[in-house]
Amino acid sequence: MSKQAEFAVILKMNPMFADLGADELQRISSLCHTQHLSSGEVLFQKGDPGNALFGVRRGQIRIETGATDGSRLTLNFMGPGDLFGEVAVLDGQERTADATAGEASELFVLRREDFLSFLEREPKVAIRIIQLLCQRIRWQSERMEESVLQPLPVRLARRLCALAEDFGSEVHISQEQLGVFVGAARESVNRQLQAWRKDKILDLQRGRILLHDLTKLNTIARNE
Amino acid sequence: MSKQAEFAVILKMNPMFADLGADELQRISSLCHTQHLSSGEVLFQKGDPGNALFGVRRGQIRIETGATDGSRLTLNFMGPGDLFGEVAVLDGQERTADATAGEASELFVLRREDFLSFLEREPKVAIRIIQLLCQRIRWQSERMEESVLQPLPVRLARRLCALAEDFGSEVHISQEQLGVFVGAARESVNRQLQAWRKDKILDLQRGRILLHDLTKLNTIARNE
DNA sequence: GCCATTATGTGACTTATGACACACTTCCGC
DNA sequence: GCGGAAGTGTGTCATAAGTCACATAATGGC
Repeated sequence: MSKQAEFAVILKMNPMFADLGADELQRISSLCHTQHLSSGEVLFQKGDPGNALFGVRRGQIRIETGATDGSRLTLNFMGPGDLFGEVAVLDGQERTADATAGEASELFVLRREDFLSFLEREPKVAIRIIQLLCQRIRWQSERMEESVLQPLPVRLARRLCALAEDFGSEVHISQEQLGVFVGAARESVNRQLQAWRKDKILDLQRGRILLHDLTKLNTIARNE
Repeated sequence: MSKQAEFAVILKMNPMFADLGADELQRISSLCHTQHLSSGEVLFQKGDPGNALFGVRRGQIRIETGATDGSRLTLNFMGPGDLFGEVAVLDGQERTADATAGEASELFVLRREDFLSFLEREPKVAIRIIQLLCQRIRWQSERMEESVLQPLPVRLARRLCALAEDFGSEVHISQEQLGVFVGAARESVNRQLQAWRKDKILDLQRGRILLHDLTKLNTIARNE
């Protein structure tokens, strides 16, 4: 499979591009480049202009942010097949976090200027993108309003299910970071996780959570 | 002032269109129509296709949703100069609430089909719109994450300040509805409002809140 | 291995807010 | 004006979750 075709597949897997036709995807993919990073190399930093979208071909990219006290907080890991910077490539705003290679990595790069001039030549795709962004706005506001007022167990279950989509049943995250994600104190997170451990829904290890019963977790997340 | 110019001013006041140039605004405005509604007339209902954007020229439109128990809940009042349906005009999704005229009204109407074909002819404006949508996505996610985990007084103060922008210092809303807005129990809303009344920040009447000290309310809203 | 560091587990206490109950007031239709 | 409905004010209680304090356990550098 050619690089372009590989990139098209990655785009297709992202909700933002999922509804585009094969033809449109192919033309977008033809704009892409690749970039190699060695382990520890910085891809971009907070405040840099958002001048590209990236897809991970191999390796791992850590998305992290410097806390005020100097410690670093990992927000996300991007592995092969993951896409990030979809919004930045469109609006060119500053990056809101840092990205560094956790290991030697190869990335697909879609540059903002290339993508925008493509959209200018293809207004129908631009309108498609507009509709996708609108969906996202609607989806976001629904989710937020609905999700935020939920009790902690629900928020926690939702976050774990989301993480499971990226990592499978072994989620690699500290309870502290999980707390930041769901907007709760570490201790509260711990207590809830303990309760679930007693129910055999999951197991806990230092820096790791093993999800045994995603079905049950999903039920809690739905809060029916 | 011509109708078109009037509509351009309304668009300009909306963050979604605020950054567009006078030239672009004028061309968009030339697509608009007007529509008259008598008091109580229905503009659209939940589930209708979102086929237009509306600007209020005169009168009042009530945005409301039917609760499960049959009672109606007013989500918002749109007065002269207000714009609604900005997202619907772009993505055409179903309306998520009902809109009825609270009094005899005249509206500016920008039809979806007209706007889309305009964007197709003017890809630069389409890209502009894409960027504005991206801003909105960023803004939304920042706001939400940040706002929702705030304590009730902060959420309440924020909502009151926002309402003050629409209504001035006399906000016409029941404490029950205010509770729905900020995701809190009516009683909790009442107790907080009582406290502020004692501090002379506001005064309470049946179905009405008189804001005396917006400065103080803003300080609370900022939660510094 | 040893120590410093970081992550986790848990108890005790406090606080914000929701839930329920009920009194009182204002409004509106007849 | 009467009566019911809707809105408001307040007390009491239960509970979820934050904070503080400290113990314990794993990890990594030397």
